[in-house]
Amino acid sequence: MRPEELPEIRHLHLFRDMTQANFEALMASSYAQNFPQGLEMIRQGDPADFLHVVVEGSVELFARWGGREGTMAVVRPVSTFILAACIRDAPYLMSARTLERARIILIPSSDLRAMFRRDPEFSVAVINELASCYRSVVRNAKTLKLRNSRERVASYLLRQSLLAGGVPSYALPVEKRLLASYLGMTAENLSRTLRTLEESGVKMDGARVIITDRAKLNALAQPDTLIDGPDMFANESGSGLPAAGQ
Amino acid sequence: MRPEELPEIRHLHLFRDMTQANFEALMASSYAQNFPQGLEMIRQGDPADFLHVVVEGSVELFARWGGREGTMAVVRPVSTFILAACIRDAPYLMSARTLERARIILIPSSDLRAMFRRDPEFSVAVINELASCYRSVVRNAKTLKLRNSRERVASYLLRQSLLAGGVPSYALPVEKRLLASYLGMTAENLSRTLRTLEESGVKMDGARVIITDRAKLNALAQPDTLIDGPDMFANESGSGLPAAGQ
DNA sequence: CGAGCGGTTGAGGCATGTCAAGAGTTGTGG
DNA sequence: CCACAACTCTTGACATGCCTCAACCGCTCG
Repeated sequence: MRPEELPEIRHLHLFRDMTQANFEALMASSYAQNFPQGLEMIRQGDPADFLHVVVEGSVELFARWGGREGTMAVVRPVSTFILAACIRDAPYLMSARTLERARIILIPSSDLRAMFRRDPEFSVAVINELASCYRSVVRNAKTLKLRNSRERVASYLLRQSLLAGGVPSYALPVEKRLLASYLGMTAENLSRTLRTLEESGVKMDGARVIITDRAKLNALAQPDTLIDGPDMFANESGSGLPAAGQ
Repeated sequence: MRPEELPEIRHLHLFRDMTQANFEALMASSYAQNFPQGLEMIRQGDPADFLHVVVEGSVELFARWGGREGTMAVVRPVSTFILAACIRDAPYLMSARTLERARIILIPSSDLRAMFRRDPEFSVAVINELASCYRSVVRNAKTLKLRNSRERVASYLLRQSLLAGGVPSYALPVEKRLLASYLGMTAENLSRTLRTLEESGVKMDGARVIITDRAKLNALAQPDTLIDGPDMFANESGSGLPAAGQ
């Protein structure tokens, strides 16, 4: 592991409050690994042997069933994923693959589980992290159940603009095909939907989003802190596809 | 609070491992309340002042957006709900209403938060509970994204049969209209889908489910432990609509 | 340059929602 | 005890959302 990576990890909410000695112990048994683009480094169903921390690149979490698959989240530096599976010592519910070349820290989940029995501050941090992840997935389920695809696209586009500070124009952080999968629709349907959204205050230019009438877009998306997140502005990732603890 | 209720609560995973003194302290500041049928006792967006424990009756967790609403879960005795909101000291993401006359224990969330800083065993229990709830919602999101409504109905019916011990016939634990909402479809669509499922090995007689060809139903539902849950057989609720910690 | 890939567009079809009506059931009040 | 209201469930007709298949464009990269 590189020396400059440790402070970054230490800085995560999850590890911020534990004692230095415990942090070092945890890191001592961990190691870093580089993955090429497009590599599936976690397969759903595998035992959760390691907590993963992305320090470089980006990772897609996705799920498969039968022949179909769907994107559940995109994880960007610096954040962890599949925490819940590690804690439960249970199989991963999602698969993970690199979207680009990525560098990942692997923390043995047995050490992790031992640690929150030893460091009370750490267990409080884990509690907060998990509660936060839980709420994030609930929001996700809400948007899937309560909004149709057009509304999901509109609120996604609006949210991204707000995350960037309310800018009228920005570039999509992910490919459209991935975005479609994340929003639970086909690439074709997303493409068409984006076209028709020109009447509703937002226009595309390639991967560039241009909000032409925020009021109209707002009226369609009906943003709601109980779905789109109040911590919208606190999201460090910038992918717009929330990180997840699994 | 009734004397016979305390052991039931104490028996929950969440409270099982804490010290007796701490448990008593927590219960001392809590109180029980009876609600009539159909009462909305939690509105999404309200501050999460109390962890709720259902000791009698049943409670529907649902979400609203715009004019629409959807059932997220049904909670049955004895289990808790909206744990995550209490921990984060954040607004409820879901509303709750009684499906029938219910008795609920209310535990002040500030006491709860103070407690897991004082009782390490309790914080480990909270961690496990949250991780478990998280995985349950992820499974839910997976089924929504990866299966169509017909497949969701089929796997629900099959899962219920397995929960009841693999019986060929059982009664639906909830009204069809509620089930439809939980499965993310309209009541009309569920009704029609149930009709067409007769070709696929399951038949309805009112609220009674009769599995006529388990192999056929299996082929359609393609049950998967990473969606339908490995702890299927450990679920104490029996509603089939998983309890949730929010 | 040609293959591969992401993105777009069109045509067509199936899945699902909407609206409306009616049967059966339950609960309530006269 | 009956009559009525309210509700669930079902069914039909219809509209539409969304997917599938196929073709094509433009870009990137070997």
